[in-house]
Amino acid sequence: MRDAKASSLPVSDLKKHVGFWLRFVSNHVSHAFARKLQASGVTVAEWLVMREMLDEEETSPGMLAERISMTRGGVSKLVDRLVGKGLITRTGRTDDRRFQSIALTPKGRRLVPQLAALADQNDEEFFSPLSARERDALLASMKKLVQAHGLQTMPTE
Amino acid sequence: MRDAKASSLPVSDLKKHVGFWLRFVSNHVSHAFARKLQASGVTVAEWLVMREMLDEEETSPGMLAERISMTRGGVSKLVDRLVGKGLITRTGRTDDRRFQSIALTPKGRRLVPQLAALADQNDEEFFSPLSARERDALLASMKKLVQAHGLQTMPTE
DNA sequence: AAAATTTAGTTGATATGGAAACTGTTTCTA
DNA sequence: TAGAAACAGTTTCCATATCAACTAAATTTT
Repeated sequence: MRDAKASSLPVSDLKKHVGFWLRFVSNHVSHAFARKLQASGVTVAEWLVMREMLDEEETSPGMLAERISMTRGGVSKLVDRLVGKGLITRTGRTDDRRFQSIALTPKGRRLVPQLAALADQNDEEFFSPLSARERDALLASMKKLVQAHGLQTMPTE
Repeated sequence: MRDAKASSLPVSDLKKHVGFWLRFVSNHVSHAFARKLQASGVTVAEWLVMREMLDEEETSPGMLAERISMTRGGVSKLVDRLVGKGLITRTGRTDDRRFQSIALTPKGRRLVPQLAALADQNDEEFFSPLSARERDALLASMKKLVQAHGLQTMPTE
């Protein structure tokens, strides 16, 4: 009466799930990166916005939301924070007054490459145990899944 | 003056990062699972606890925290919620009164296999675009990373 | 052109989880 | 054995994100 596993139902092991391992590893990568970012006072979500903006020079909150897969409400607050930190500017647009124009400040623009270096370093550090071949296979699998499920990453490419 | 990319610094593309794709895919898997769980009124974190307890029959919050990689504070609240939903019980232990004994209620125990089926289905659905070979490689890579970085998953195995 | 709809963004309520301070219990140690 | 240290769990504060209701502006209908 003391032993577990009384249930005779076949409940498969969590660790059989690919998703389980994926999330586990992914969380660790993100945390490691968050730690690296900490000194800069920028969060991972904030970094994503800044990185996105480096390519665009000028965007809207709505675009950003789509790009980084967040809700508009979330981005609204994210933008607040970044403006508060003096890393981006938010100005109304005159042609369509519903829109806002978001742009990196010089300070923000200067910061991006530094954070990018941290991102590179983090990725390199974390995945270095894998051979180039393994990394390629991993990337290929991820992209295959994205494509197969029609998950939209970013418009670019 | 209007064109972007004024910065001549080599800021590598986000999409070059393995971690980027991993997180992107992983988030989608989790969201898909969360959606499937929704009808049951159980969250992903709650499911993890319940799944963990099926094997153990009786645990403590502290153990759970370690197993599912959450802080003790977080688990404390998680346990509150599960107790509130009538899925687990929390009783003081007499031998060492610092500890608590957590166990599934009959209702909880009945629910686990159903949620396990959803979990299986979710994993299968999501990763079915990959061949068995690709899935194996993916799993192997994840485990290799876990091992290489000494990330501790669960004591089991 | 007036009314209805759509769209961009904000805001407030809600949920979740980490960090750190705190309570109570047990164990160590001097 | 009294005091200190360690330990399990809770609680408070904080940060973050979603959702849904809301405002304002533009576009579409009729």
